[in-house]
Amino acid sequence: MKGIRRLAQDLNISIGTVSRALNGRTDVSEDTRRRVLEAAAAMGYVPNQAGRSLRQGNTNAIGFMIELGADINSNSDTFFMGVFDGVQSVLTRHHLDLVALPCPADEDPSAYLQRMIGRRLVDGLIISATHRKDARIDLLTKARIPFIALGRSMTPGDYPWIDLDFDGVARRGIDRLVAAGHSRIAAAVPSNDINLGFVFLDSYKAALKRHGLPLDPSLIIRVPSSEVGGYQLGHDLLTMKDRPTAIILNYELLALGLYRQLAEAGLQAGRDLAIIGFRDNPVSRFMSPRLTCFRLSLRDLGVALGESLLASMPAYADAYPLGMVQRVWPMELIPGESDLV
Amino acid sequence: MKGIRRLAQDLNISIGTVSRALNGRTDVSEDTRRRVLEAAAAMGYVPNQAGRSLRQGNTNAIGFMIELGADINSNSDTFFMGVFDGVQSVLTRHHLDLVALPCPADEDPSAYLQRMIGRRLVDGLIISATHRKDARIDLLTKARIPFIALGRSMTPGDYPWIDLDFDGVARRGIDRLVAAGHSRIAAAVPSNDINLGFVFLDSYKAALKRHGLPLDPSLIIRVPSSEVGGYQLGHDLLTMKDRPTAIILNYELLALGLYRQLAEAGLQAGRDLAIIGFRDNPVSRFMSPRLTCFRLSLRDLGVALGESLLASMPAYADAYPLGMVQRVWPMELIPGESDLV
DNA sequence: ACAGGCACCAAAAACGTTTACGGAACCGTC
DNA sequence: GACGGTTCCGTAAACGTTTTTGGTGCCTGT
Repeated sequence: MKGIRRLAQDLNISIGTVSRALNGRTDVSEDTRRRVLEAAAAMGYVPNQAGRSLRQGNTNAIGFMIELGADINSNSDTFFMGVFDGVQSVLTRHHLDLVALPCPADEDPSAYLQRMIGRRLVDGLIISATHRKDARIDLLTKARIPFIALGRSMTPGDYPWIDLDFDGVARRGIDRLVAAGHSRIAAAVPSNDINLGFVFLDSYKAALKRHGLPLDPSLIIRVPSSEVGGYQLGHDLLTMKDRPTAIILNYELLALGLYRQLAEAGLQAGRDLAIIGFRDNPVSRFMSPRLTCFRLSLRDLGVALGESLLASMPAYADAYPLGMVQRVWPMELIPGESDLV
Repeated sequence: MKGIRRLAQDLNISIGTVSRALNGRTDVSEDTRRRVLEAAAAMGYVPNQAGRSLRQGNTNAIGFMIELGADINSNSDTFFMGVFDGVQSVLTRHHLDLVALPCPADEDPSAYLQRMIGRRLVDGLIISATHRKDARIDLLTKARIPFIALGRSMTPGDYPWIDLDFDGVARRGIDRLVAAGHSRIAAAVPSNDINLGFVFLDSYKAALKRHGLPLDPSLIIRVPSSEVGGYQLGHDLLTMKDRPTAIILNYELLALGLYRQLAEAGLQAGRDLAIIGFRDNPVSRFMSPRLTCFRLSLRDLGVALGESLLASMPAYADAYPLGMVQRVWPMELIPGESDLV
């Protein structure tokens, strides 16, 4: 005899009553509820999730899909740890658990997601590293699984998303560099079709136009989102015949490789090349010269993701009357020394 | 009508037969099996995990618990992503899925684990950031949940673990520094009771004794495992009256803060202070001067964790006849420029 | 023609919960 | 004292699978 049956037997009570007592129903006397709770705690009883799920048709868990294959992910898990924490803090208020679903590097993300959806092991999903055309979005809407995307996408249809302010990063970065007198400003964009690259690039182009600067395609440099990509970027920059005087990056670890490449050529950020990096993190905070970059609170972002997801789930929507969240997440510029001329 | 029932109805066949066909049982004709598989693929049928779990008593999922509260985790760039990938590659061979379970920073890890165990949402577990006395180990053995610890512990009892070679790191680090002529060698150890700190410290002491060097307690510096801890460490070092000439670190991001602190004092690693760092990673690889540190393959470590865990699960043990794995994971020294005198 | 074996499949039980339903006991009211 | 209402609890069905059991039809060998 196991589980709730055991508990009921010990207390000489029916399993239905035990269940009601544990789930906070009203039609159970305070006395028996107390006895049930005590006995449950004593024997360390936790309801079997499979039984619950089967009956209730939900799982009380939210999934956070991360793609191990995407270089932008596999290179920085300081990012997700912070976000997880924020999401968790929201979910636990509703007795929901967070499970991270790491999609294997060698598996197609959509296929992986479909498996997870089919298995029904989560009630809702957060997806990240959204691509310009992302099949996962169709999948989720068709399956009617509540979800929110970290990163918007060009995939048609209305769905909730929160995206870092890549537009603002590019715009304010260019403004700042132009104000400092730069006119040949390069941009590093990711070499894959992750959507943030397009947003960033569009904003870069618009900013140049606004300042009356010509658009030189050779200044748009595509590199993998990794520290090695930054190193390669440095090489590309140094071997150009008409070298730019400034560059803005859109991934946090690019600066690392770029600094190194410059150092090897006897050059230095902020003196020989103005650099505006991307996300403030432990690394950029301790680089010399200090990287000018943008800050956001990972935990707050996680909280927003959690709340926005719950807002789209009927069972929790009344606690979060946010509607369909489509929100650009602001980032604050942290001046460093890397963009001084 | 949903799920397997729907499928059976469409095919004019009993649900039992459908189930057997899908699960590769022999007592079903090749013809019907083909029809079932086709129909299943056509309607995108995936068995409901709750139903399966309830019936079979397992979940076909393995959990990987990470503590968001532990600084060593929330800071650890790239570590888990790499390990996840390795674990996944093993698990998918057996149609198992990996779910990462992030324990909220403000929740007790044991309580969190107990909830997860009770819910029975995974068949086996990998725990990390093992503490010197870790209640989770008792919990898991009592509940008879197969598990493996990333990091050994002083908790009594026999259980599988894989631990990075902190002993070897300290030993070889000291040997190298002594060979280079150093005699006042400091060690940075974590300020919490995570077990690796004790292993590291013991090995440090033993190595000093072996070389006939005195043990100066003031050279054992306890700092949080973070880049900020490294900065603080640098401060502690610089304000000592009898400053050591070398130091070995046992967390990868410590070097970052330490470099910064040195730079601010006009000092440099490898010239004014010999530094041997810990784990080779994108950051240390691109620091200037290049950090002398130790390399391991995260993916291989993940593979080993996955295989060793399966070896302890009756259903999979025959594929991995490893017995109870208790293994020190070797790390290879990568010479850099930070420990030149 | 018949026993026995084989290949295939239908039926039903079981897993651990939640919850709709109904019933027993008690209370107060006319 | 009958009756409606309330409070509490037991009973049983239901969720979607897997697996056991048993049965049907066919083949084979005598």
